[in-house]
Amino acid sequence: MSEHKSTLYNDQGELVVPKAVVGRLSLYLREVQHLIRDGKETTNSTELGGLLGVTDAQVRKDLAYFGQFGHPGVGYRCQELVAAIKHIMGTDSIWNVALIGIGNLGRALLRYKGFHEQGFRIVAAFDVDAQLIGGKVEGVDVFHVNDLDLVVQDQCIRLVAISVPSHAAQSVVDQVVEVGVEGILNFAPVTISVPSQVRVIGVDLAMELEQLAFTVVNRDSSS
Amino acid sequence: MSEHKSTLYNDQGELVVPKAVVGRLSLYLREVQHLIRDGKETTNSTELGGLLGVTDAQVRKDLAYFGQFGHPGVGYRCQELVAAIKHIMGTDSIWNVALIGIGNLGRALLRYKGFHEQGFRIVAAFDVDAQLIGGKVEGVDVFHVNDLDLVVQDQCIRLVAISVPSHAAQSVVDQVVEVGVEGILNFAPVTISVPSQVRVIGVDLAMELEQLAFTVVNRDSSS
DNA sequence: TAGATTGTTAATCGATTAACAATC
DNA sequence: TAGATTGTTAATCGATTAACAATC
Repeated sequence: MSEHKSTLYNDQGELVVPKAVVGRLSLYLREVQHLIRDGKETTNSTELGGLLGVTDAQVRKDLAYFGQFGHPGVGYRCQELVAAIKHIMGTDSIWNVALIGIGNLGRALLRYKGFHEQGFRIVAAFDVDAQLIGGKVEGVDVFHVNDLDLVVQDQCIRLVAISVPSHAAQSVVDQVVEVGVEGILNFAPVTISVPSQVRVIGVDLAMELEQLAFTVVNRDSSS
Repeated sequence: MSEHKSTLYNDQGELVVPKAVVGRLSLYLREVQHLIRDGKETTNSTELGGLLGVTDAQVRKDLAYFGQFGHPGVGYRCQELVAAIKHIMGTDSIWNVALIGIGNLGRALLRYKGFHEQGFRIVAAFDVDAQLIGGKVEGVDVFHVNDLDLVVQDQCIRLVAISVPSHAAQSVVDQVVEVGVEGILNFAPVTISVPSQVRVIGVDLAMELEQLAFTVVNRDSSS
């Protein structure tokens, strides 16, 4: 697998895969998993592209950044391709995830089945509410945020999802960074700052609706 | 305001604003709203860019697609800029939104305060569970999906959020399209197909974690 | 083999950045 | 006025597409 990595990095050791490619990789994975459920053995760039609204050339190019997974004249074997993409994404083994902030959204995330299906397991939850700490929510142990250190080490937690009120987000982020967490999925609708070695993806639900409103208001005048 | 639109469209009446610009516009809006809460009267492209990790040139260029909102030598007046971006996004007036699928995630969305703050109001909820229909959840009336037609017309609903199980998503989407809904925020982790005049934004929570895993696994070797 | 489809190159297209005259 | 900052142009950079030899 290390021979693939060489194609991902330039001389300075920087990732040379366009950011958008990684987003599409997840879409390919999801789509091929559905094809498998539908009983398909193989697929190809034209089919996949058609399903997702991208060109066949783009599908091939995206995948080719990471290695040679296709079979000329045949296409891509679904099982093989799923395994390859999971390996690329790092989801060929399970990730332990912590949830911080057991409010409205946090509870929904704890119950959400989709995480486990893609290789993520929420193994601990954190809050500052004394009523919750020491108990379980949705079968998951609840700890005080101040105990992050212990639990993160103990459970090998590298990723956290943060669903605390906006005003608390940055200080929680600081604590999380402090204990060595490597990636943060931030549901608080604020920009957070982290040291450069920590990765952040923000999900702002209201912003998604806003983007939708824009596309609806600004549709092509032709349509 | 119609004089602005002319700059957004080319000869064929197609939108000529790069897609990525619209995403950043929402970020600018959120950031400037925070600056206002912090008591700031004006900002500028360097400050905004610094907060969001983009160049000052990009901030100016992004905004300039839609008109002239800045004041040379001064910067951007926060209140003015917020009003301008809201107008561009179409969120200077309130949107009525319907939620379809009152499960785990749906309930969280009904309770979510962030929507209202950005001008979205969930005015109706839909499900197929007879136990729920006719009642209220989180203060919102629950209807059967088959009554979409009436409610959508009655409440002037142009956008819907869909949080039904994956296997039900496409058929719900078909119903929603049938009654003339213009935009769909899809939380089901499947690709859905709609006629070209309908807009879709998909939010797949597991996919977000997957993207995060990738960025963590493939950090620059230099860092 | 003939047909299908990949991986990859070169050409095209689009988005970002740097620089600066115009403006307050 | 001098200083600051915009809006916009031209240059750079990066991503997508088309085409096709290589492969099964």
